[in-house]
Amino acid sequence: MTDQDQALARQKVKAPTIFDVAKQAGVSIKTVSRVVNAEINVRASTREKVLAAINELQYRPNTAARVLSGKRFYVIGLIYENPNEFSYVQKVLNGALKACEAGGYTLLLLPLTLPNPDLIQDVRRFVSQSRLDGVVLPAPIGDFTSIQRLLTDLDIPFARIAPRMPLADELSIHCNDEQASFDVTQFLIDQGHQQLGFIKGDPIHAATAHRFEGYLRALKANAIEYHREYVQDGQFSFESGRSATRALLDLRSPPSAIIASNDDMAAGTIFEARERGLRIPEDLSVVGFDDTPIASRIWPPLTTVRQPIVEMAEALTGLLIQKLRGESVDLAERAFACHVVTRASTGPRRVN
Amino acid sequence: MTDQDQALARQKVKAPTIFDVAKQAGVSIKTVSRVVNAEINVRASTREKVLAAINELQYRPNTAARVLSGKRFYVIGLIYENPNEFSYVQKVLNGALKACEAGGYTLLLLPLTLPNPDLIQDVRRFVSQSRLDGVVLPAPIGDFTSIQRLLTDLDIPFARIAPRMPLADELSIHCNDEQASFDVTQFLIDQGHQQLGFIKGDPIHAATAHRFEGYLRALKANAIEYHREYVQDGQFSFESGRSATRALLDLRSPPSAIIASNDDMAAGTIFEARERGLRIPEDLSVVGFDDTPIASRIWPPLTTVRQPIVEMAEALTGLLIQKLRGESVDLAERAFACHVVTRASTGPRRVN
DNA sequence: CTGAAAGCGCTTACAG
DNA sequence: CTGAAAGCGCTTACAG
Repeated sequence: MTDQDQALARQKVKAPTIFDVAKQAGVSIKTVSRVVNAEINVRASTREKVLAAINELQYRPNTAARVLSGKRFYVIGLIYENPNEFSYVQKVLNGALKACEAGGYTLLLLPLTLPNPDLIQDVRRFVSQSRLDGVVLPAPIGDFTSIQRLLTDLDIPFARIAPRMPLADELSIHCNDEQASFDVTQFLIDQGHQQLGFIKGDPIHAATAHRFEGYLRALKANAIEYHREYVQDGQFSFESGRSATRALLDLRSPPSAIIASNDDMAAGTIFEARERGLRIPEDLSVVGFDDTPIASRIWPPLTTVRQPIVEMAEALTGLLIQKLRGESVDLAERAFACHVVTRASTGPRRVN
Repeated sequence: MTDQDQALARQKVKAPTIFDVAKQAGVSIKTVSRVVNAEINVRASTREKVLAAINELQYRPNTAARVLSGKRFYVIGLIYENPNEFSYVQKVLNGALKACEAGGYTLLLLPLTLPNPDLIQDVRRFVSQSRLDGVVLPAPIGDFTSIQRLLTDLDIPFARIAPRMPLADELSIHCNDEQASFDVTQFLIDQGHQQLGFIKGDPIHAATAHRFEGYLRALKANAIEYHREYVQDGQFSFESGRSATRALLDLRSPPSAIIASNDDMAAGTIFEARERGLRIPEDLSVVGFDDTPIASRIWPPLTTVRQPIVEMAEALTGLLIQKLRGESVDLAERAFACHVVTRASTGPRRVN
């Protein structure tokens, strides 16, 4: 064992307490508490003495004691839909975890399977049993008004990722889906495509409407007529992508490019095209959204739109922590930029 | 608000304590404590009175108070590699979460990016700052002897999923990879394949050796000669699957079927085969392992081997909790069964 | 089988 | 700007 190991082994026997720090610094425990909690009424020289003692003793406040005596739990909950395709949640999780670590909070998870008839009861049990200070709600969980109401009633602040209907004074974050969809549609148009199929996502997600709007705007900007039959509903699932593609390819005049509102559906599009012996991109260009792992593993690799989800979740969780600490939070719109990742599933329109 | 909502709102103001329960049941708080902690020295009739009071008041012990006064933290850590392809970890997470919820424990996460020069320091900080009682270590994290040593030094019990070298008296769990690999190889042989390529995984994983052994056993059982050049090294990544496949397909007499040691590498095999214009399964049969989401989304869908990872992680975490409670734990070998999932990426050997 | 007392390590509420 | 006291809700160690 190194010296540090031994020090830690000792620490396991008896970790330094606020009393040890107070003695070392020659102040009362209350003053140490003030420094630890970054309160303002401490003389600079006192603060420095205390910080030096904390550093020397490697003091870390005992969370259990803080929780027991105070009004905070230092716990944030992450409530998410637990889908088969997990990469979105994984990124949210990574971002939230980073922010919690930085802010001295613990992150607790509640995976939910939808539809769930006991949704509210499950959330309520989680929130009260886990004694949460605040909750992060990624889409689409944040769009359930029943959950919003429950948390409001329990007086538990929440922060939402990509909510469909922003609330007043709410902590939320999103990325510019509409612009990204415009960009990717324009990209296809620039390659000569005029017959552009579009597969919508699950309407519960805000992104579904925004991505569709970007598509419409790009058509308009290029004076391409909108054809109702080129637009199919989907639910963001692989299977819904397949069946939507089936409908599009069965048209008398099928599209030469299909924009699927996420990668999973785009994988369904490619799957269905292959079943029909179509070549991609020679016979059909395909794009997705989200740049999930499958996008770069499928053949041909998928042109898609990447969102900085990790950064978004980290920023949002950081804001929530600020709010929980009673610090002022800048509620200005926080929109992150998405961008198109060009791969081999798209190509110039084949001229017959 | 329903009555239950209102009850909860009140509870937020003032949750019942052990004193409330004691008064209601007409016993001391120590007796309530005994019942809550399932200690044995309580008369049955007393226990029932207490349980009735607990139930009536909806009493839940305050974890912070338990932690502060006791020696346990009621926290289990999950330390995992945070890869791009997350489905394995997702399943481990789901299983561990279930077991923790059932056992009244909280699950805390430490995602690790490998290779990590500060590995031990990161783990140490996590373990001591989060005040963990025990740790679950999925492969390959559980195979780092430095981590095992650290946890042993700190006297923190751990439980491992699919360890390479089982330790004496250790809590671990695995599935029968060797048999599954034998089965899937036999399946290909039954379809007429005699030239069987094999792509190994990352040697740090126990599964890598087991899967290779199953392949070898199947060759032997069918009197097929082992060709060294049909076996390529991989690291479980998509890219390593591609380059291994490149090597296999460049052989003068390339295999008619390729067994990749996981789905991600199998996706690389399909990718590379497509780049060369090969048809699957007509020109090349491909199988993977793990039945990750990509297996059913790729075209053609992948024949693969499914492991019950959620159940494995749940069982293992449950055992760890038993151990932490001081209950006796049955250390008998726990091997879960895998099984082959047949899809369209495999077919009869084409007769030239 | 049951209980009275001490104490875990902090924050709160109050005083100065 | 600083501190003394009370108390959060349990478990431990001890007694009977």
